[in-house]
Amino acid sequence: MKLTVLFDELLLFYGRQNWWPVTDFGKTVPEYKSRTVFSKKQKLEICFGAILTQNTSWKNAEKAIESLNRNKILSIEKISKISEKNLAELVKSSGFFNQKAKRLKIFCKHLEKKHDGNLQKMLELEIPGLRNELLSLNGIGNETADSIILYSAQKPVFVIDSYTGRFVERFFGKKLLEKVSSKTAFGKKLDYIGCQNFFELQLPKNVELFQEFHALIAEHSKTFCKKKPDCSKCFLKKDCFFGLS
DNA sequence: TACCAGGTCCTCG
DNA sequence: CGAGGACATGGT
Repeated sequence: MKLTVLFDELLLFYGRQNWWPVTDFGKTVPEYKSRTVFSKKQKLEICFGAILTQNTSWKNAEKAIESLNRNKILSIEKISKISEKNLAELVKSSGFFNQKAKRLKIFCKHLEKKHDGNLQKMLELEIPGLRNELLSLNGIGNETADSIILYSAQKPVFVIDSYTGRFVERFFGKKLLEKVSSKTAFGKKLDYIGCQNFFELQLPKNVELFQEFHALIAEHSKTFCKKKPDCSKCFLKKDCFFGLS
């Protein structure tokens, strides 16, 4: 099954996901129809959310964001200034709170140092430069970097997470992946860039498509394609490599 | 009770 | 490289 067809089926079944941001709704820009414009604060919130949700349920991460918002410290300056200990307390619900407090501060201090405390300046970088810069920060790995690029900077990179890896490997089977993902090929384990190439080489580089597709795969992975999958009830069974075996 | 959730870093072969 | 452990809360 082609990826675009898969996307259509997922969208039809689950509807639009509209991940991010959470603190306020974006404004719709008429000429681009469904594309939304985010405020500075919302873009920052997305970056924080990407860090706070690391290996953690979104619900718990969301609580932490709300706590930051309630305490009026959703700003680069405030996060830089607050003590790590107090910050950890505020983001407690997201788990790994000591690490995450540290990571939020590292992120904000980097912005102050390299971009005059202006997130937008960093987000305007070209994808490769932006990605490398994000990856250079302690606490930001592939997925977090790509989430920031796709959802905050709104540039087209396909985000891979554990859901996506699991789903793709089951649905398409490893062999097909190796074929399509070209040189970065999959070794024994599904690697991040290989999986990302699998999507990016087959899809038009469209931000909204990437945003929704990723979110839909996550939704599907929570509904049917769980760790312990519910293949019998899954509407994709007839086209699924794994579901057929 | 045990397991899982929108990962990343560090250490050690 | 790659396996293995640490980090930790809240929901089922």
